[in-house]
Amino acid sequence: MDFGAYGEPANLREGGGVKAATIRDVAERADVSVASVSRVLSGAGPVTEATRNKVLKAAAALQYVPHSGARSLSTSKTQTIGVILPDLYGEFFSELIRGMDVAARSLGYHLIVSSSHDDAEEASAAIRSMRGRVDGLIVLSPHLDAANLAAGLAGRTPILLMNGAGGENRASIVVDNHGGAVQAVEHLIATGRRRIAHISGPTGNLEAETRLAGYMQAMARAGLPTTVVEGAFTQASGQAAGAALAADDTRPDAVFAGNDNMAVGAMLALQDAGLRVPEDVAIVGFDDVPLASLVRPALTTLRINIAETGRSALERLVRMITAAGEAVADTACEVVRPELVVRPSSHPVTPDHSSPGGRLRAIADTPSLKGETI
Amino acid sequence: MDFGAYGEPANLREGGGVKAATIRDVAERADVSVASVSRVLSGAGPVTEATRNKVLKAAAALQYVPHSGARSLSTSKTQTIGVILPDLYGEFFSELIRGMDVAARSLGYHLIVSSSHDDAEEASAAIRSMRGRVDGLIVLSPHLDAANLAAGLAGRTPILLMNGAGGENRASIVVDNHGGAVQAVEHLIATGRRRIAHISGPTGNLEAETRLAGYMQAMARAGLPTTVVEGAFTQASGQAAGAALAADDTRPDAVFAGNDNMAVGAMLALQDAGLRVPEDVAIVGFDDVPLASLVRPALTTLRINIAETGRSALERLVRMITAAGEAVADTACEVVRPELVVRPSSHPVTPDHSSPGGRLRAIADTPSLKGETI
DNA sequence: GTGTGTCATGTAATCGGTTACACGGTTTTT
DNA sequence: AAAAACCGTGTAACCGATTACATGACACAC
Repeated sequence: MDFGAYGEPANLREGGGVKAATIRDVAERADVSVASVSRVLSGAGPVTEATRNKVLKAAAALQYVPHSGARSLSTSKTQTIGVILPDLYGEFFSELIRGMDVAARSLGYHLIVSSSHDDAEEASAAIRSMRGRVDGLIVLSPHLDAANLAAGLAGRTPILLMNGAGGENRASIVVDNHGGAVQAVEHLIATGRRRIAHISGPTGNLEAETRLAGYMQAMARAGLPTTVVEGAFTQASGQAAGAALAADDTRPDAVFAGNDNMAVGAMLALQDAGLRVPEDVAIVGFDDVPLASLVRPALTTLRINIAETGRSALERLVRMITAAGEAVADTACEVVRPELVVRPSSHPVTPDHSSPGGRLRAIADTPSLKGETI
Repeated sequence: MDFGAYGEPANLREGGGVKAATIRDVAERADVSVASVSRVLSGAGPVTEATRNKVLKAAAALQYVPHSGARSLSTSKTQTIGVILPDLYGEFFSELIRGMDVAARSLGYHLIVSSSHDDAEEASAAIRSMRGRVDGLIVLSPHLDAANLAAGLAGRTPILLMNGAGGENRASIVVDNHGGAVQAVEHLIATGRRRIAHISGPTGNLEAETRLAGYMQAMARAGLPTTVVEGAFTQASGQAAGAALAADDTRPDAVFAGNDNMAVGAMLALQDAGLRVPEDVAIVGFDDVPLASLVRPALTTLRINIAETGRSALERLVRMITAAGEAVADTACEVVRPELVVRPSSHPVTPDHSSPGGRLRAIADTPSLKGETI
């Protein structure tokens, strides 16, 4: 009664015009029901050893691979996380995704990335198109409205906000940008710098504005005058800003850039203008992307363990997904505090900066400098 | 007869325990059939203006968003491309993904990435888990067997191989690694270098081995002795290799690294050992990642327009997907030829390399610097 | 007035899985 | 020996969309 054998060669001919085997094909060939096949292959439910063997043999013969889309539909679990990014350019995001990917793999999830959503319009379209495709979303939006919009759009889908305003009773992870900026400025002041300029990120970007605010506050507290040049978080914009600062008649003796990309750009421009880093001008960045320690002089920066942050964000979202429907929803706002990493780009210099001995000594006993600044 | 109004508040209460609206909910509320709703929302099929309005109004009221998973199942199109990578570390892959993402967005596709598949075992599991989730696959595998395995596993799914051996009657894109390596060596020889060492990628990696072969052949042709240190394509391994080379009694006067990451690592190690680049030792990398032009001296390298390659790979795969079932399948092996970009790290030096003449001429467009830096 | 064509709409099958429930056959309990 | 519990298996109803086909309304021609 089983003529399956006659059909075999066609199905085995890989790459032919034949459709892939379905669970029903396997059931038919193994002479059991689809339920049994499902039970064997998904490992759930009771089956006898004999049935299991028949199914396994049939599945192997047909090179059967379950259709994840169909499975998702009936289980309403996709085992996929959507990541909405403003842009994919630069090391920050690639590091972040790397961290998420590692966590996703170990938890059995896939990652679907969607980037270049500068405005709220595009971002909301991206989120909409994720419905039915993902179990949860991680949204990085530097614009406040976009972030809230995202949360509203998500509906029942667990969503984790990053880089936005946070708070607002939404599960979120934010970097202490203000505190980081204050640390940067205070470090520069402590090493004897006074004319400290800031290269900010683009206006409208929450992170950029918070870092700028931190700079302004720390400078005001120290009674120092401020200089701000607006950049766009890109290396090129940092380079332009650096060139502008170098040409300024009241040239700064330190530059705090809104991120490492711009810091590196500025450093190149300043060096190309004949200035020495850190002797003539100190530079501090933000993020600690891998590049920061590769440029010369290596860049002082505020370290965010980017990959680690991505990993922990993903793990948290997966917890939110599995705990969906529990008593209390996760609405905490986790704060990541950046850590100042001092590298040569901001090493203090003695008045006699041409003497190598002096430089080295200055590096050694920074405490003595502190006294000066009080 | 329509009591839907009584149910409204519950459904509108976002974030509640209510399930998201389905097409049937919309149909019921608009008092039309699901077919009409589908026709209106997908834009296909004839509908009267009156019906369209009713449907649109109901959909808006219920905040209805179509379930892409369900749609995929019935149309057997996921509008998603899977990208299988060996690793997500380093700028090469992030640039590649960025290029793919741009193309995917403009073609209405999503990208699902899966990385860290070092061995064939893991890679095949990843490919299997993609079935029913993607319309096509781009597989980057540096191991020959893994690449072929991948192609076999894909079955009916269109698949594009990259970084593998290519050929083999599989649609693929390969870099002319051999030719690139030859160019690198010939460039170094042309600028007067003779003791040219190579820092190779890991054994077993096809690209690494092809670049090594190119180096060996070019050196043999020039009658020069070879020195090879094995690295792992990482910056750290390049640094270690560079340190080893610096300590060598027959110190090389040029280093050709298997990729930019290692070249930068080696450069740092050589500089830390007190050697000047390019005066004492020239360095050439491979790939032209963004970092290459940011280090000082900027790195000579073989440019692969990475993002552009990613973009074109994705576009080609989408063509394969839409043309599936056509007369002739795409089995071409496209070759990307890297282009030598000469930067200061390999600038030629005059015999009297302590004289600044040679160096300064290289930095043509910073005249004001001349006096100071001598 | 009947026939034909057009066109918007509805019904129901389908995509490929999972799983609640029913069923029949053992084994265990009383 | 009858009742209860248990267990493997199959049937069929889902999940949420798309879409082939049937239907019925209407216009127009004869």
